[in-house]
Amino acid sequence: MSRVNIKVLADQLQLSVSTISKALRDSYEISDETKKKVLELATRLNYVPNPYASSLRKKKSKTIAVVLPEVADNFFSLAINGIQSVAESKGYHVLIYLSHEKFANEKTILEDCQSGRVDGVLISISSETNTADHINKLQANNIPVVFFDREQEGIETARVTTNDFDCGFLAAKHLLQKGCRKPAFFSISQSLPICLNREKGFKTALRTAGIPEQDQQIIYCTDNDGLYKQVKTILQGNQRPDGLIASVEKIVTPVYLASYELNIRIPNDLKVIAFSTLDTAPILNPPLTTITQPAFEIGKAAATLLFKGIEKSSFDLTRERVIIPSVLIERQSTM
Amino acid sequence: MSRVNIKVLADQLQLSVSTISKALRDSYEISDETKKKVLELATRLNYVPNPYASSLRKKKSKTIAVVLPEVADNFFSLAINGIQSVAESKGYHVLIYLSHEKFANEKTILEDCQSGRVDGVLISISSETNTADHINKLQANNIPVVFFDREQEGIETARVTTNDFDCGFLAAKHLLQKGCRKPAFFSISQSLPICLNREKGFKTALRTAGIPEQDQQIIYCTDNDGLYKQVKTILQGNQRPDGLIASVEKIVTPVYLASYELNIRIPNDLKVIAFSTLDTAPILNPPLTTITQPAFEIGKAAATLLFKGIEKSSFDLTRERVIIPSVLIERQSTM
DNA sequence: TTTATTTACGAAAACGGTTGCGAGAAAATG
DNA sequence: CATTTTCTCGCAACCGTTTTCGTAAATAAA
Repeated sequence: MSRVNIKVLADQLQLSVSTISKALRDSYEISDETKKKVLELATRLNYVPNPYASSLRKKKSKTIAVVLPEVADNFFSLAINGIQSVAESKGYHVLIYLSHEKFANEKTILEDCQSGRVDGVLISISSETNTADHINKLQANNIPVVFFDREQEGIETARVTTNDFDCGFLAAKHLLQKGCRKPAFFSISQSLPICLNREKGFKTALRTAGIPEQDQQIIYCTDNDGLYKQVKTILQGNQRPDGLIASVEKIVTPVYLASYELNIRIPNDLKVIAFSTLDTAPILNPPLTTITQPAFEIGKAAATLLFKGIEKSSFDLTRERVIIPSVLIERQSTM
Repeated sequence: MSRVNIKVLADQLQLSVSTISKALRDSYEISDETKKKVLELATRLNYVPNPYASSLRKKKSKTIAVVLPEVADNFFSLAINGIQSVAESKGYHVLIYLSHEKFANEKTILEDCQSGRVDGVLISISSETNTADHINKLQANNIPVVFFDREQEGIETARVTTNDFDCGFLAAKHLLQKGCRKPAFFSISQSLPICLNREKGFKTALRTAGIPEQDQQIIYCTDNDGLYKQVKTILQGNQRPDGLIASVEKIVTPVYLASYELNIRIPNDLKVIAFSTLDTAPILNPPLTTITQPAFEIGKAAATLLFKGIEKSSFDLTRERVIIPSVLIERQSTM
């Protein structure tokens, strides 16, 4: 820890600590001459103010927390970039927490966030989470919370998402247009609104198109480790779909691999479309049709909103809803 | 910020703040009876201790900083996971900083780290960085620093890397074995040891094999945005290589796309091998031969080392060198 | 019973800044 | 020259927790 603090500067310059403090903060109470001397010594001694002392007094931490289910997914990497870019410009620091898709972890993390460690929280909830108490408690403690991507219903706060329902609908419609009659939706959660909305869009499109109920498969891939096996089982079953929507990125590789293994030709036997921000999508075999989410922008918008909530408490986050649309990029996996 | 602090508990229980503090920390000075009362009230009032007050007093922040060039790269996502996993188990918090490959940013970030905000720093330096003063200053301030992946020479501290030279050598040898006679090495920096070492391995292999000097191309892709254009220019030039090593992941997509565009067949006309942790490598067109770095393990090892340095100052980091080998996974891009 | 020891707690000083207020000196005003 | 105003600065309290030290009461030992 840095040895040189305000007191050292004060002693060396024969001034009081308060004068130093004010000089450093460029207060009108201090003469230009003294300010110059203080600044000079400060830089010469390499003085760096202790942020925690300041936080304690000002009751502001200049820090936010970002709570994610995991960071392996490309989406969250990009989102972090977006968040970081606005935090940086505002002079805020970013703490990263991982829930590993576990509700218990998420709860512990958010409890800690009530300590004054952070001024606000950006969260994308775990796939296990289906209650809201732990988040409401934060709000009750006056810590602004903004959801991004994965939200939670029944909580009154800002959320930044993409147009999930529309995209689910669009994806399904796309498959239907390409000739699919037995499309399946691969989800990772039965409670995440992000999945449910995409699923609803999917179902709506199929119903509209008159696809019979038994041909509308929804597959829940909840076992992260056994993903490949599960996918393979589905694809070799007698209910094999002729089109497939991957609700999240990580489903893509298992699907492709299983298809190779089973000699299922994409797109001839199986058309694949995925919610994904993979930049390798165009060089996959075959190139993958994606619903590309604006991950960076979602992160950025969420952070921007959070800072509004932090910086003026009069700003009401509860009704804020930002929806940044995704785009469908057609490639050969659905041709 | 949480309204309920130790003083509130003290008042409600008619005890002194010191008693409360000790009770919460399970001090032997406090009777079991009082401890129970304190604990009970604390949980009932949802008391969460202010970490900054504690940091101030104890001169420990229980926080580390992770400084990265960027997080879009899959390698760093995985590394973050590794770091987080050990930080979590140690009860530490993780601040993420991005240098965006700029030296100036990196310097600013490290200056802030001298404030007492963090107890230690994990850093993978920017591609611009070629001096060490800003890092040495940290060390001088008693903040342990551990490099991971991208290190910097001339600094006496721990570093966790993969066997870069060997891998460069291995990659080149692999290309040669597959029949290449004009292999190129695509780098992103002329100063990063990580790139230089891979480059040296590459050169050594070529020299050993008797490849003439003029057929040993080293290409520096320093312009992040113009990457595709640059790659394309190289590939359509009359010096076109017949084999290619991508020193980092992000070079892969431009190379594949440019090859498609120019009707260069991989692997027939151009064999490609990449340093990469992409999990889509096996489903690319064609499947990509990779030198797969143990990103998670590198992050984990680096963090473990850092905590050793933090937790006992007697532990000498300066001589620590951990090298976790990468593995070559052969796929069709070099067949 | 006296003395020594243990037990259980409180007072107060830190940690490193910030900030309201008071005050002396200099400058402006009458 | 007296008075008011402005300019600079210092004092001291404060943020919430930790930790050293002191001490009264209870218990044990002599």
